[in-house]
Amino acid sequence: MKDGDPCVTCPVREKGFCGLLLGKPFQQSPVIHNSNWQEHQGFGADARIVNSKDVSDFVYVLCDGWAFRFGRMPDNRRQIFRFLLPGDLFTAINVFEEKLHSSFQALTNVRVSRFKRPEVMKRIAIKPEILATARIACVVESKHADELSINLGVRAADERIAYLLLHLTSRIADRSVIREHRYHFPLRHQHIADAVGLTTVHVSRVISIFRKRKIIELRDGLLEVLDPPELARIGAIELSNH
Amino acid sequence: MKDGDPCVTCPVREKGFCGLLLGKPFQQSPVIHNSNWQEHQGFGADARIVNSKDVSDFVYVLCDGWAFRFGRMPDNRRQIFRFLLPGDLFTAINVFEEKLHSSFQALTNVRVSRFKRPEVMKRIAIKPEILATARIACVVESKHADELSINLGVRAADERIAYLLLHLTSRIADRSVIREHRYHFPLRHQHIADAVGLTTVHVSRVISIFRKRKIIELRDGLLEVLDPPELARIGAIELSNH
DNA sequence: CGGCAGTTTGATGTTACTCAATTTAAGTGG
DNA sequence: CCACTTAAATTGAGTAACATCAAACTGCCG
Repeated sequence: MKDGDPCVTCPVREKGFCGLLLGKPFQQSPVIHNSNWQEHQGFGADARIVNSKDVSDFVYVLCDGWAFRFGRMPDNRRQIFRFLLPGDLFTAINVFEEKLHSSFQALTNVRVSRFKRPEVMKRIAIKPEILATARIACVVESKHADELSINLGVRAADERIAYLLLHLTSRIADRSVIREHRYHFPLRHQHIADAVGLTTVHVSRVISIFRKRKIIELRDGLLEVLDPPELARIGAIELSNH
Repeated sequence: MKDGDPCVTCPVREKGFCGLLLGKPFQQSPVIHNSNWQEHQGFGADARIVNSKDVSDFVYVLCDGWAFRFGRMPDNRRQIFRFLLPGDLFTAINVFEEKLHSSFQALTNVRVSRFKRPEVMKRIAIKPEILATARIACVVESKHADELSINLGVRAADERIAYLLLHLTSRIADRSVIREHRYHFPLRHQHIADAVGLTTVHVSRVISIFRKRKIIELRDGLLEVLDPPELARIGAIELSNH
């Protein structure tokens, strides 16, 4: 990837934060890299993108590839909070706050775009939909944080993993036109384990049970959901009112 | 508590959301209940205050007593996300969103104040510090959500409980002038269990270990931290950079 | 072919859950 | 003031879920 290449992925999603910020979808007007307020960077798989203690006056968006947000304890235990897909803000909070209190790492090769926050603020003043989008992202993230806490706090291993798969496939499906039950799925068992609070060994066992029960097939970075209703029955988080 | 009584607790904290909204601390000018944009309500211990599916055009603040925010699964499992202390917004998101996606319940007898959101928005337009305060509350809550996920996802029972105690005592200490190691602590073991993802039986065992090791004393709604450094050693969440 | 990273499988250990009984404390009515 | 009730906390015994340790297997790459 060279400077000057158009940013293919993010502006395509016109209604996303990035698309609104840039004003036009890619098809109509290719956006040039590294303007005076927008910078693009590429990272290889597993590269650290942002550290939890970094303070930077940029708003980060993932353009291409997968990444994840996580926290790590001094003894090396890691909790993955959220996986990022193309078009995602690193976190919605990042629009308002210069301190990102968590770390970010590339899962696959990624392209990242970052915008200077003062400039973002100027555009928000001109176009309030950008602010509304950021607020919606805040709400979505806070809702997801609650679901994660429920998943980790009260649920068994198979439910946790099923929930993760449901959550991710639904987010992938949201951004693709075709609706299949086969997904590009670059997570290693280690990522799943760190996202649901289990060991890789146990993740492997649960997945092989799912496989035997013909609920999913997961190999070579490809996830196939064979029995969507059953996966939903195990994993869906439906809050009760009582 | 009758209508017309002044709201004692919340305006005392001038720099909190509620204090800023009302403009003056209690000492200078008692605030009257149930104006045309502010309503006060009392609830008994264990009363449900808001249900997860409610939509209401109010911004809620806890004036007096303890409450908590939680989610419940259809099979009755419950996860407590956060305990609310006097002066707390129910959630920061609530300032912008009319849909509260979680439920709220009184822990002790409480007084709750709610403000009509359109009026809150008007005041925000006049006084931007209110908005800044709400944004800070958003950041604090999202940070706490991450810590909760770490606590539930990667930590052992004693660490989880120690963290909860540290977190709560620090928040209680923040809002009191004197700094002791004895705290009013109205949680039942059931609340602790639902907050840290354990059973009451196991909570009881861990606490009795803490008691034997002279780290804490917890009886009759009173928590005494006998060995703060040891409690912090067990429970503190210190994120690493690697 | 050897080496490596990731996954799978088996055997064993530990943590926390379940079930059940007992204790404690706080009412409540006579 | 004392039986009786009730909710909460504690304790013990047995069990299930998940972790740990270690070995074998797979696919990939040089």
